[in-house]
Amino acid sequence: MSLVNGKRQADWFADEAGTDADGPYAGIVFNRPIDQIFSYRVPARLEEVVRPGQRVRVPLGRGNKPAVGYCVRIDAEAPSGIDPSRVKEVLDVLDDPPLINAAMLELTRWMAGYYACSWGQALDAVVPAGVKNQAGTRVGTFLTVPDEIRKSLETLELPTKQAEALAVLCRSDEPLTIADLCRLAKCASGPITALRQRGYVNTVRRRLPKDAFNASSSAALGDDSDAKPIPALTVEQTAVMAAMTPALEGDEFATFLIHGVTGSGKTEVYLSAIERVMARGREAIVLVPEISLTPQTIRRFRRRFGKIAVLHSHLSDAERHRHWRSIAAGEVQVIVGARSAVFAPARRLGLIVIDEEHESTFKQETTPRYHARDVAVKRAQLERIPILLGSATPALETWRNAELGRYVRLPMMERVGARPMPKVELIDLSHERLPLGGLSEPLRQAMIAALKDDGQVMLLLNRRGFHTFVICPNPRCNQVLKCHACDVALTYHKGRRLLICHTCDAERPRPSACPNCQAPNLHYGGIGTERLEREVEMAFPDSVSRRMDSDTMRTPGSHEQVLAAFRSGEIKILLGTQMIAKGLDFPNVTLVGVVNADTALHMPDFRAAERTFQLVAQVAGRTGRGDRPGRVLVQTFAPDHYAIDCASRHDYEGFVACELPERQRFGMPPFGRLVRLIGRGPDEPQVRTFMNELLETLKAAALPGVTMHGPAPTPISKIRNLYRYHLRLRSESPRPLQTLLQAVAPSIAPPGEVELAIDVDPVNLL
DNA sequence: AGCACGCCGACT
DNA sequence: GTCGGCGTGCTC
Repeated sequence: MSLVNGKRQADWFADEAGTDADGPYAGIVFNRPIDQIFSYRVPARLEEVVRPGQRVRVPLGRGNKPAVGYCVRIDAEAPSGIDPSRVKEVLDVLDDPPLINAAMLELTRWMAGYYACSWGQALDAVVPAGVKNQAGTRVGTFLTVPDEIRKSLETLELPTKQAEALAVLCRSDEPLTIADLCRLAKCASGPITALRQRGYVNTVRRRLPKDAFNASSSAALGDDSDAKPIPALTVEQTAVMAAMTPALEGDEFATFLIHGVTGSGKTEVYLSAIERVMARGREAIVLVPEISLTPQTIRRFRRRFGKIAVLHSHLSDAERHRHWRSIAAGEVQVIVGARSAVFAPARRLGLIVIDEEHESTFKQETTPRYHARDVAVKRAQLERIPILLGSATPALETWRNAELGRYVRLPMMERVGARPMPKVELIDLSHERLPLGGLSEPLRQAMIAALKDDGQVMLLLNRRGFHTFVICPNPRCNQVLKCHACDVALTYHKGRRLLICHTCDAERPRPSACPNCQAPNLHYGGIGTERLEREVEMAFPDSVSRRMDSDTMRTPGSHEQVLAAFRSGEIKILLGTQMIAKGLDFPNVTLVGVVNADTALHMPDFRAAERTFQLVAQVAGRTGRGDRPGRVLVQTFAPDHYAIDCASRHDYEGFVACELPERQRFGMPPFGRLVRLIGRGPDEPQVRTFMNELLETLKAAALPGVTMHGPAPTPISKIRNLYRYHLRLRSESPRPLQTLLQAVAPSIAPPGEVELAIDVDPVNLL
């Protein structure tokens, strides 16, 4: 609805009757680290307009500088404890209708408390930038005909051109722009100006999508639903659906963990569940890791549901805005997207699905550092709807929640078509010679065999570049070349003849001698995908191979092109980083090789074993999806490590049985909660001093059950010339940590250029 | 986070 | 004598 003079047209006569005794008050929060709700008087002209969930402009501070805030509530009377003489008035309403509904207001308030930020900051993170700046829309002047003129149209005596223009405008069901009317009435703007001056036409200012200004609007949300037969559910899928039915059909909160091995048909279960809630006129949100948001995935949803909204990071502001509005208007029933799609403004949400629930990309690494899975569970709880978490290798937090009965675990242990899980063979690198670099003799032989059999091969190596480090050969120096701005070893990229920092992307030419001691003949070591590619090309000159990592996939669409070429069989050997391992299934892949399974194992992170297990287990599921059996070869220096051993036997529960006691012994998640306080700044002593003071503040507020570690430099102690220290808080349950943070929050102002970040439930400890 | 107020060093 | 350094405290 449009606003006229800040009022709804329907309420045009309301103010004469209004009693303006005290007037309503609006509770406003700001996108600033101020954890308070400010009260502003709502002036009479805005009384019928201001509603919770809108952005408003209000004067703030001594200079009454206009600031944008979010209205979170309307009070009939002045809230107690504020001086009425100091209350200011709301200036302006920015959104009509409101951007945020009641459920999302509640959700963001919870986020603020849980993730230790202000309500305003949480709200600001939920609304996309394109929506805030109304990208893709513009304000235009539109012409309408007043009713009395319309009625007396015949009796008016007007010059021909004006009469013609007026008639055209009367026949249009929509208000027209001046330009449109000129075109339709085949006249210049003169007659129209005359009509306006005579008061025969009115002008209204409206904000509309840009494409509405030139008549033809394109179908925004793709709709290529070519019906494909819906496969009948397997016995196991049927059983899982049956278990979820009461929740899907009643309005109740329930969290289901669909623990299904790769190839067990989890997606089909998601689709069936979505159909159930759609049939009741409800909407569903599907969250997938950004990397899985491929055309292939999207097509699958689109074929089944027709009109869906896809939210991914490459949308323009205008596209995102359009999708958001379309969702809020109830025009789309299925929303598929990455992390931030958890905030999609669905009106009657009926279901949330999170695929690959364990993926760390669901954690946002900027304030507010929320975990989309945990926010989604909270949202489901607030909206009283079911939520489905799907994974072959659930996060241990999720597993534990299932064990404790908070989530319902629904196992799916059979692969569709009764295909066996591929056999995984471990190659102990401590007993192997690696003549060329990355490929052991058994892996090379297996590749020869697979290719000879007309199968395809995937090789996974989680490191970009040619050499992963450069070191000075002089034993007295022996320094690894590091980035100038970061505490990180530089990687040599042979193709570009550059040393590159993978943390800040800084590049520099390779030096001819050690920058520290001038020794010549620097030693290059470690294997990255670039070097593996070279090795494969040399060993298999007759088979087309392709490298896929973020270096080769720079142009948009290249990802899809390579995958299409691999699918068609044109490419025989696909090698690359994580990005080849995610959610893709290629029936003709008969061999998967993990070049180095240990890359994550020795990280200084309590989740190192879990990450290693997940990586190997996921990759192992990528083969044997067609009719032919698959083989998986995993190269490792630690074949006896339980993470690798269990992954090779597809034994999730075995891994859990080894890992959980370790976690319990150290009180790590899922047996305790962590909060990480990260201080960073350009001056190391200043950061260190601040963090030490912060520790004292925390100790002074001491809470039973909260233990503190540090402060200590973070494992990567410097990034982009900012020194980093962290302090870790641990507790059995989240509550004491929340209380502690809230208690000390007012008294921790970092000095000068130091910044403090609070990471609740950290996933990344670097 | 901004932004104003406030109390101490090197300049016309 | 002043311009300005950024420490401290507030924002309905």
